[in-house]
Formats: sequence, C-alpha cells, structure tokens
Amino acid sequence: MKMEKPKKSIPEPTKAELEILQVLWEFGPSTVRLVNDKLNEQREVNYTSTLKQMQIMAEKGILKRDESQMKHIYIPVEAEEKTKGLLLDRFVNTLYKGSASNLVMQLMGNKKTSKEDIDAIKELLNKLDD
Amino acid sequence: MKMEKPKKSIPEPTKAELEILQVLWEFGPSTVRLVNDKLNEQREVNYTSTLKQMQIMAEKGILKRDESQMKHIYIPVEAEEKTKGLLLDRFVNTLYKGSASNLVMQLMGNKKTSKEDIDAIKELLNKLDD
DNA sequence: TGTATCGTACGAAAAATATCCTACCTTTAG
DNA sequence: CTAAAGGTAGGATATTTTTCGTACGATACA
Repeated sequence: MKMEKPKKSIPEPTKAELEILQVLWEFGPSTVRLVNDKLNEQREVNYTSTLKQMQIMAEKGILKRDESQMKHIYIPVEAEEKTKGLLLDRFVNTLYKGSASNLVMQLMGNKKTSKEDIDAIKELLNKLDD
Repeated sequence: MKMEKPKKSIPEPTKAELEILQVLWEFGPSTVRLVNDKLNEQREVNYTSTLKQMQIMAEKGILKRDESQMKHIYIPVEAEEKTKGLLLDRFVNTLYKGSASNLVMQLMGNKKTSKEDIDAIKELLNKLDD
C-alpha cells in the first residue's frame, strides 16, 4: 500500500538558487568551489556567499550533500527536467491561464524566436504524430 | 545610422506587481479599490498595501495614472502582450538556453499539458505554414 | 453641520533574499 | 613544525519586496 508523501509543493527556487542549480545540473555533483567559479564567470560573487547560499538550499531540502569529505559535495535533490517542468507549469498557469497553446502562440510571434527554432518546433510536433 | 535606444531593460515586475498588472490588463484602467477587491478574491490583502504597491509601480514607470479625479485611475504603461513576451523571452533564456524548441519539447512531455492543448499547438503551427 | 466613509500620502515594520565578515579547523608545502 | 591555502559554520549586514498603521483631506448624507 503505497503512501504518497504529502510533499508540500516544492518551494519555488529563488533566482540565486536557480543559478546554482543550473551549474549543478550541468556539471553534476560539485563542490562549492566549482560552483562559485562557474558563477564568477558571469558575475562577481564572494565564495562565502555561494557557500551560504548552498548551505541554505541544503537546509531547505533543495540540495543534499555528501559530507564524508572535507570538501562537501552538493547534489540537487530533484532532477533538472522535473524542476524545470514545475517552473514551466507555474509559468504557464500564471501568465497564460494554464494554456500551453497560448504560450506557444506568443512564442511564435516573438521576434526573438528564430526561424530555426520555429522549424525545430514544427519538426518536433510532427514526430509526435505517431 | 541606427541608434538603438539604450532602453534600460524593463525591470522585471515582481510577483505582487504581476498580480496587479493582470487585473489591470483584464479589466482595463482601474481604481485601487477595484484592483484590491479582485486581489481579495484570491487572498487577503489590506487596501493600503495594494495602494502602496500601485504607487510604487507608478514611480517605477510600470503604471501611469490619471489624477484628475480623486479616485486615481491606474493604467499599465506596457501592453499585456509586450510584457508577457518579455517575461517569456527571459524565461526561455534562463531555463532553456534561449531555445524555444527545447521549451516546447518539455511542454509536450509535461503531464499537465492536455491533449487538447497539444492538438491546439499543432493546429497553430500548421496555420503558420503559409 | 457634523460624522461616517472613502480616498491619498508617507513612513515604518516585516519578511524574504542576497552578500559578506570573522572565526576557526584541516590539509599541504617547505 | 609551521605558515599558507583552502574548507566550513554562523552571525551580521544589505537589499529588495511586501505589508500595514497612521494622518489627514474630500465626499456623502442624516
């Protein structure tokens, strides 16, 4: 008899938290040092800021960590696709009343969406026809 | 010789600001009273909180207002589609490295996206074929 | 005409995020 | 052994966002 965890909906990651998650998703389980280095390729952040941020994320349950080494290793609790899917879902609900097609429509009208992208999307959908 | 406006990128509306914008977009230019009433259909907010919020938005240039009456009328400076498009653009950039097709792909895989939505999207794209 | 109601302005408090400083422990190189 | 380099912990500070209390002017109307 399977008990689904009540699982109070994941707290929306903040902007800074998302940045960190992206690094971890891209490079896999990492140290604070690595994450901080990556962040600093884009903007200046103090090492301890990143450290603190990641500690908080661990407390919140967004990250778990391996403390067996002195250099702790941090790992995202949720997979990239799952988290992004959740964010996307909320985005659609918030801005497009939950209508994915509305969103896509806007996407098509968006100048920033390249022709290549549009074609790629068509491609995708055609492959879904099976 | 084309001069792009420096156009200091519109400051991302905050969550609370977005709520207010949605009301204004839906009901057109409105008083604080109306906006606050609508907000209170979803959650409890004090009138002066909404007032303050809208005053700040006016300062920021997100809203303009008609003060000719005692009951000031607030109007969004940017049209709904424009603002949403901007948010969408940022969303795509942040989460999908700017690839709209990646986003759509995820959308398709998302359980929350109904079959009707998928069909609607296909429909849309086919109409774009002309 | 006076009092209850509805409006704005303004400041401050509360809450959520984000950043960094300091202390102190461990590892490493000389 | 000792100093330098690099870790973590935790508190303090900043910043941004959100909420609300209080003051006070205008309006409505009994």
